[in-house]
Parts: sequence; structure tokens; C-alpha cells
Amino acid sequence: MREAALHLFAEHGFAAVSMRQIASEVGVQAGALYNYTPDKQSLLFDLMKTHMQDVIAAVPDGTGQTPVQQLEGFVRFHIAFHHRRPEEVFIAYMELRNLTPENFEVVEQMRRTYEAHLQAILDRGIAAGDFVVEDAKIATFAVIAMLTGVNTWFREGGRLTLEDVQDQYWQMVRKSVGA
Amino acid sequence: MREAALHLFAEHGFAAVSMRQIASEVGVQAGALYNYTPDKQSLLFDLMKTHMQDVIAAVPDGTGQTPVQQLEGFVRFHIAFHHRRPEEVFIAYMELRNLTPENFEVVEQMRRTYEAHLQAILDRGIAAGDFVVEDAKIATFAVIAMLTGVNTWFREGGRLTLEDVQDQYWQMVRKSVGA
DNA sequence: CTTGGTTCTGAACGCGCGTTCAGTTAAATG
DNA sequence: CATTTAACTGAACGCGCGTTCAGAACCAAG
Repeated sequence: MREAALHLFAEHGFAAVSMRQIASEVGVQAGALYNYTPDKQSLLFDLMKTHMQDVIAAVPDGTGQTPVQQLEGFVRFHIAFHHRRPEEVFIAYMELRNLTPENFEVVEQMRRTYEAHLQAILDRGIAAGDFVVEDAKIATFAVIAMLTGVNTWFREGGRLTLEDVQDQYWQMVRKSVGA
Repeated sequence: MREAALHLFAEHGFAAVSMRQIASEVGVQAGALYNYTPDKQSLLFDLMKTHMQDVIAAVPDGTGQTPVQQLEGFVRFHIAFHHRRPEEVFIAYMELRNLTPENFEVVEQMRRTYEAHLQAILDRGIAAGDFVVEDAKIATFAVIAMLTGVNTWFREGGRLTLEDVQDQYWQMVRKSVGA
């Protein structure tokens, strides 16, 4: 059921998908869904929360590495992870406004937690003199936006492999922070 | 009416806004809207098309400038223009999937036209030896994603002015393309 | 075979949707 | 003032929505 909702939300958007459509994809009547979710909103929230938990849990450790190595690890991880879960990523970015205020706050907090990982790397690198960045907060936003953008255009099987993309984005990120 | 639709679509999303809500915002009954638009879909399409036309028409000329100057001009323009029209930008990025396939194709083509401006600058700069970029297409996507991301966090009246943001993004972009 | 507990169906609830249109109101023209 | 034209109302159309719930169907345990 979560899987069906995931596909449908990603394709048509939360507001445009009905419980009857989800039920039909599962092979069941709409009422049966309510044995597994209290309502449609919780379904969306669960998908987002689970995704954010997965992302945060999967951030590479980086203990004992230099800030440059940590940054490279983060860049490659972000691209690869988001590439593996295009639907979750899409929903997590596009359907934020369909969350109730309380649910939004939870997801938003998780997003900030994820961003904090990157900012911590930048802060350490700046302190160590490895990076030249005026404002770590802005650089964090800039890098994440840049990396997340990969999902809008990259498709496997084309001119470039995922590794090519990782290599080139890493070079651009590396240079942009002066490493 | 377009203005009302713009605000409402940006706030709640196209699918979640009804013609009755738009009409109420205008101070009129729903039926009256159909004197000005054939249907709801056209309303969305018009907003997007107009926005894309505006963006494309406003791209700085850059004739006679060096590629580096052109790139700086583009970066500053993109940030400033998108900052001035947050709702149009938001809709143009979020509601693409609510366009009919034909309308989507039109808007998508305009987006490509806009991106082509940036790529042309990068191509010229690479040819002239001013930039060090492995793949101009990827760099185009990366830079645009990075710049558009400003709209998700920057609000006037905070710690930074728009010019601060322009300055810092320009430095990051400049370095990322090896200029 | 009976019982008890899940799981699902199918109908129903009230509601709001996009869109149409006959008829009313208002404004412009002569 | 009379007439034409434009703009708007208000009701209606069929439809699908999220959600509820009584009862049927199924399944495991005794």
C-alpha cells in the first residue's frame, strides 16, 4: 500500500490521487485501506518521515577523515542515494505544503538535521583552512540545491554513468568551496 | 483574476485550488471567470507561459562582454529576477505535472531556451580558455539548480541583503567553473 | 465443526468539484 | 429614453472525493 501510494503520489501529486486509486492499485476497496492508515494525510507523512529517516541514517560517517574527504563522501553519497529513490525524493520536496503544520514541522526539522551534516563538514574545513567559504550556511544551501538538481535530469543508460556525474559534481563542489 | 490565481496556486497548489476560491478572491461568482479563461488548465498555462516569456526576455544581453562578465551578469540576474517573482517561480517549478502534455511541452521548451543562454556563455568561456569545465551541459544544470535554490531560503530583512547573496553565489559559481 | 478474530466489501454520508447556461443587471451607444 | 452589448449571477449538471460502518468472507485455534 505504501508502495502504491508512493508511485501514485510521485506521478500525479498527493492532491490529485484518491484513496480509491490507491486501493485499486493494491487490488482492494478503498475502505480496506483504513485498516492500515488512519487517513490520507498520515499516509503522506509516513512516506516522507520514513524517507528522511533513511537519508539521515545513511549519511556516511567520515570519522577520521579530512574535511575534503568528508565533503567528497557527502557529495557522492547524496547523488547516489537520491538517484536510488527518485520517487521518495520527489515527494519529499514537492508535497511539503500538503502536510499539516505539525507534520510539516517534523519533516522540516529532519531536513535541517540532514543539512547540518553538510554544514558541520564545511565548518570543520573552514576552521582547518581547507575551504575558503564566506558563509557556511549559504554554501550548504548552494551545494545541496546543486546536488539535488541531478534528479531532475539524470537518467541511467544515457551518455553518462552515475559515476561520471558524481565525479563532475564533486569537482564543481570542490572548486566552489575553494578546496 | 490572474493575480488571484497566482497567489492561490502558489500557496495551496493548483490541484487544491477551486475556481470558486479564485472567484471569491476576485469578488465574483465562479461562472464569471469563464468570460476570461476557457478553463482552469488554461489559467495555469497562461501564468507559466507569461512567466517564462518574462524571464527569457529579461536575460541580460552581454554583447561585447567577456564570458566571465557574462556569467556574472547571468548569476546576478537570475537571483534578482527570481527573487522578485517568488510565486511565479514556485508555480513554474512545482506545477509542471499539472499541465496537459501539449502545454507541458511548450513550457519545457521555454525552459530549455532559458538554459541555453547560460550554456552558451559557458561554451564561449570554455572555448576562450576562461573556464575549466568538463561538461558544459552538466555545469549548466548545476549552476541553475544552485541559483534557483536561493528562493527556498532567502527572505529580505534578515542577516543578509540580496546583494550579499548575489556576491556570494557569484563567487561560488565563479570558482566552480574554474574562472 | 465451532468459535473468535481479522480483513475486506459495498453501500452510503455529505460535500465540493469544473463547467454550463438561462436570465438578470449594468454600461455604453444613439 | 430606447436599444444593444457586455458582464455577472445563481442554480443546476454529473461526478468523484475522504471517510464510516454493518455485514460478509476468510482463516487459525480448539
